Amino acid sequence: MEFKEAKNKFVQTWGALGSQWGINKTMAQIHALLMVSNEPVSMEDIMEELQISRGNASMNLRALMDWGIVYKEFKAGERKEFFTAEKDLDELAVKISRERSKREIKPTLKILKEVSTIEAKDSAEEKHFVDQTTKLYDFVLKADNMLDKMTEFNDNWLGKLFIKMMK
Amino acid sequence: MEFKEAKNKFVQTWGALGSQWGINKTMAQIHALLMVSNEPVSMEDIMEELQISRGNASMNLRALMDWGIVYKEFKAGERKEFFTAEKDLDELAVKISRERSKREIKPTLKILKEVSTIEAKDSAEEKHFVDQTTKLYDFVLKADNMLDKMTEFNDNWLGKLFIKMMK
DNA sequence: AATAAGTTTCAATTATTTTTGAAAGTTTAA
DNA sequence: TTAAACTTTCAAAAATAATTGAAACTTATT
Repeated sequence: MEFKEAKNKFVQTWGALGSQWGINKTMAQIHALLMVSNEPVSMEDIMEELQISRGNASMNLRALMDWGIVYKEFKAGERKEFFTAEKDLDELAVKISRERSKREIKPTLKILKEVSTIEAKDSAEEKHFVDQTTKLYDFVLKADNMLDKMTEFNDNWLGKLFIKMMK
Repeated sequence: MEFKEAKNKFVQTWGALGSQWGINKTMAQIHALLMVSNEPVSMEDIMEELQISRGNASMNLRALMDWGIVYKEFKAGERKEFFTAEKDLDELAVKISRERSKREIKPTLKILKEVSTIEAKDSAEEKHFVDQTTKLYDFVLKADNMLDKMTEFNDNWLGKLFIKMMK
């Protein structure tokens, strides 16, 4: 396989994976493209490589920057903006974890708390509901805390965790 | 908040969360409904509670069974089928992890292996590509193995992991 | 073996999400 | 202050994904 083909395959694969995880294809593709570029890339180049419109590129770059995993760069003497991706994988994973926790897990916990604390009356049905949602709340809370702890190791957290696990 | 309202809120929330994770809304809602039901539920009842068609219910129940997190049950003397969800959260998490690993992570690893092993020539661009995709391969492989190890504790793996982490 | 009870399938429809492209907005430089 | 270079916004269009519903299929009962 030659370089261009490999790069394309990687970008396509990352895009498809994104879709399966609720991230839009273009956003994942732009991220993939920036990850494997050794130099900052302009919007023009992104549009060209992925064959997408200016609006699409602009919106998805904005979203990636909101996630904190893509940065704007300025080149001396150049008017236009360039973009780079977070390339450190530990850091990338930490940022994605934090964002998803903030955006999805925390609000879900809030709802779980609410629904699990209703007055359960005496029917088996209601008791089971309260019991199950309470368990779910505890589980999700514990998982969320764990993720936090894991990524707090910061540098090479995955490796460090692996060692802890083996002991 | 009263029971019916709480139940509905839970089902809606779970459905919305599903969408954000690439799982279709109805599938997540059916799962939510079954999780908090203390008795097996018939297809009729699911259709009625979620206001969905028979075809939709059938297809999504099939998908949930393929994931191994919903089971068919038969009641003595009843012709129709009933459904229950895996209610043990450790077990549920293990099954979801295993399925996603099999369906998404493993195929991704295969592609990462392919693209990271191209002949890198001498350009900085190509070298960076190989370097970055190799790192990605290693990272994803390690994360996948870790998930496997974690869920191998099986019973109360999250709790056990928590204790290990604290040491 | 005919009928009834129940389930699955899938082409067509509907709903949702993504993408486009051009107008409006912003910034830099002359 | 004007014009050029570039970016953002958003309504409309296109693409994708989910849903319906009725026919086909399966299984149990008489």
